[in-house]
Amino acid sequence: MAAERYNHREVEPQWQKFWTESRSFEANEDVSRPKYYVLEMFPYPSGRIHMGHVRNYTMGDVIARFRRACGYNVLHPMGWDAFGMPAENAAIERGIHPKSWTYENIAAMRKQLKSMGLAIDWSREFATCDPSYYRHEQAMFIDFMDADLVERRVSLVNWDPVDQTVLANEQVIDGKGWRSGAAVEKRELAQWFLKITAYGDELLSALDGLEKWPEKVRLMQKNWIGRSEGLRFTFDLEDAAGKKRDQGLTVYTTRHDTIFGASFCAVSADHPLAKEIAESNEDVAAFRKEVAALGTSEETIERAEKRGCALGVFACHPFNPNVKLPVYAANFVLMGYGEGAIFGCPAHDQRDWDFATKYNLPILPVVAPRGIASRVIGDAPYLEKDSDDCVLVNSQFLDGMNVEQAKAEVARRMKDSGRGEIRVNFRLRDWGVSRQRYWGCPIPVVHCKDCGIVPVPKSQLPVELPDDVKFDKPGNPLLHHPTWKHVNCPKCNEPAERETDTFDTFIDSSWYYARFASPHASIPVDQDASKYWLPVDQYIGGVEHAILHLLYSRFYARAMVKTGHLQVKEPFESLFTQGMVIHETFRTKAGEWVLPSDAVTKDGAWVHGTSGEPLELGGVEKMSKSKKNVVDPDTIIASYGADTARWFMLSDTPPERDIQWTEAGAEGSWRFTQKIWRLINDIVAIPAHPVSMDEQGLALRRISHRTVAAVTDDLNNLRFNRAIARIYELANAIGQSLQTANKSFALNGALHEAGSFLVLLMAPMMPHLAEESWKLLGQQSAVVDTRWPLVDAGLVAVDEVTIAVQINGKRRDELTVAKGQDRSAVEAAALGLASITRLLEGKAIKKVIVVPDRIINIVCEG
RNA sequence: GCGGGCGUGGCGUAAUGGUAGCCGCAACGGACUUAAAAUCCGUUGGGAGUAAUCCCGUGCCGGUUCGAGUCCGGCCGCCCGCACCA
Repeated sequence: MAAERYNHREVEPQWQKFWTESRSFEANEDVSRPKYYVLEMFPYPSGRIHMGHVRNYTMGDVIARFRRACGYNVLHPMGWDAFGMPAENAAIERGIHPKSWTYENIAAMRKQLKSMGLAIDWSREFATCDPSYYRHEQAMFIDFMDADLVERRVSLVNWDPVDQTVLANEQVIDGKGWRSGAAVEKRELAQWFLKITAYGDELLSALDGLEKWPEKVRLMQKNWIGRSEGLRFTFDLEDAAGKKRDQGLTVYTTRHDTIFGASFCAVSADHPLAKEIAESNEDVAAFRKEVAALGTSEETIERAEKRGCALGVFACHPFNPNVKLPVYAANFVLMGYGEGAIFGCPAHDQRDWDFATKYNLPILPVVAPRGIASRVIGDAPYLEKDSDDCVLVNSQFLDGMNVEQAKAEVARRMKDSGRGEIRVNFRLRDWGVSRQRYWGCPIPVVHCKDCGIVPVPKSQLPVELPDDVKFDKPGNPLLHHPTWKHVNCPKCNEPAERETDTFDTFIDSSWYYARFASPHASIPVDQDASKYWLPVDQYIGGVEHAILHLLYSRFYARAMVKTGHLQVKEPFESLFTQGMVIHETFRTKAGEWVLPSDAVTKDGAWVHGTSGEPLELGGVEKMSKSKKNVVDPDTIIASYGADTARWFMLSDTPPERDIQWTEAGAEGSWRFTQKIWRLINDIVAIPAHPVSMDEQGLALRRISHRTVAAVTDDLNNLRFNRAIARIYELANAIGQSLQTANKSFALNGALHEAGSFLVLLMAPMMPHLAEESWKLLGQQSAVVDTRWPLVDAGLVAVDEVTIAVQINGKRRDELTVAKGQDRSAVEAAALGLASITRLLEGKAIKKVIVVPDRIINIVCEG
């Protein structure tokens, strides 16, 4: 009886070897079976996996193994999002080549992932920095150019003058480069763009079809795309002397109903008009410089006070020739949105109000609540517009209309006069994909002084990164390389230069899921393979990718469809965003973070284990090196085993929520693995009688079959924590039954059945322990090749129900009746209960609510 | 400012509008043991009572309903996303 302890250190590697040697998880197209493609967001090869990876890949693995057991042909691949800045930083800081740094990290992390026992088809593995991957990215970019999906244009960027590189907005901190600390400048650079805005409407409307995406993510994308319908129109411009200028001023507005309340116009400091005037006007030039110094970070713009600088020109009101609106350059107008120019209506817009107040401009109300004709504007703008209860005032032909009517009338007149038209605008910007970096996919074009921009012929792809690069000076090593960029023009064969920018790494991750369908194909995506495997049935990853990665991927799929590389427009049928792994933090009174393992309790207070210094709780935070609350998966897998780590990650907390790592919880999971091992050993020790029915055996069989039904339902809906609670219940029931084993043949049979169900149900979560237990139960085949247990509907069905008996909504007693018992019989039984008759004594029953098989509520007076 | 989410025992959590707290952690009591570990059994929302039982209880206030943790309205608190978007 006394079984040896389950030894994960021996067992886990053995089964991992078995799965590898049996090629258990290698997927092949098989039209006779339904396919299921489960994918977790692939990792960046930072060097070591962290607990977040463990959680993410465990969830995907449970789905993969569960679906496989249910008969699906499962594709579950893994790869590496391997380009990016950390590799270059390692090169700069430690003199390691980005390539060797990356591939060494991949090797280390692959080993760690394999120790988790994941059901992954490793034969499909690739890294985005493999030339065999990025050559196809380059080929598709050339196809995108041909399909008019690409544009090269000058754009404003954050430029770090010390590192000589472009910085992303999040790398600009308080106007300074995050690495160099140098004041960041705004600079105009020619950049490559993918025309994602051309798909703005479609990316927005198709969100409605993504029914298996979290509502939250769809909303975030919707807001990000930011569609608005407004009016674009042009003012005539005059100089101070009243002389008409050649060029008018085109503005965009969603409040054209308020045109008669306009008291000024404002343009961005980067607007062509501001630039032109700055050439002859020192004040404007100084203002432009000042605004530029602030950088493009949204945050800095927001904090700044609303300020402007008069340009000395005036806009003529389109319906009121006598009204001339002064035009300003203003710091709150963004060049990137609409036309980079607005008209200001201070009475009905907060920003315009602030601006008009500062510069003493007129504030004329033009929208007022219905019935209040002479409304006086107080000390704030009146922002109502969605209600029918307000009307236009002080607005000539618009007076008395509601907002919608006025908008329509203004738009009609503007259109008739050729001055403007209704226009849809997006907050979404085109996707700038140029990066002045080495460790990325080279952009496959050549700049020729005669032919202009010439794509590299596909026969010459890939354009490979040179290995012999130096990181000894700032800027892009590709630019400094002595020979790499010098090539002959593919068109005229004269000396020309390669593009030295590389792609944004979000391009790499925008199509990797499709490459997994045919990772060795000589074209980007094999059509038969992608037709079979795509779309991804279940995609899992962190919510931090809700916008950029997921939106880019949706756009990229459409671009691939347009260029004939793909058939599906939506890559991810179902999306799940899992929560983070968090852990307690500790710090000293001085505020220094302390390892949780160094914190001990002494007399009810936390102190440092060795120094005895008092500590305080720093809160439960996302694991991070700086807060010293990281738990290393290697350590956990070595001491408890992969199965325990996986089990913990799925237990207790719903998968979309943050899960707190605790030592006690991990030990609890570990104890449960040992408990299962004991239970299976105990079951093996009793005779395996065939299942038959007596009262005890039947009771256990009901629990077993109901557990299978419940766990199946939970796993189908990714409710891992509930599935685990049900499995605990089954294990507890088996433990109970074992105490009376050998007294009943039927119970012995039921125990063997329950044991095999227990093993199969836990197998997706704890695959090694499941295989070892399965073998112990005397099974010939492996769990991985065994079908999910079938339930006996008769055992799942309930034939008796216990229903609550309420009086006036308060539970007073309960009643066990046959399922489906008719109302009158239930009512009679309830009214016959001694406790109920006592409570009802002397009271008149008003009515009795009977919900069959659920509840009975007796409503009486008093 | 705009949009979204969440508030349930000591803790993580569970509950198609139908008996609130399944399951786990922690704690306490007991069995086994020379002892410990491990394991097994039991108790554990608050209050009253010897007990049977009864009362209260899902952030706060109100509403809908025979019945509300769940639906609706208004607050309070926490979290997340976007943000001078015209």
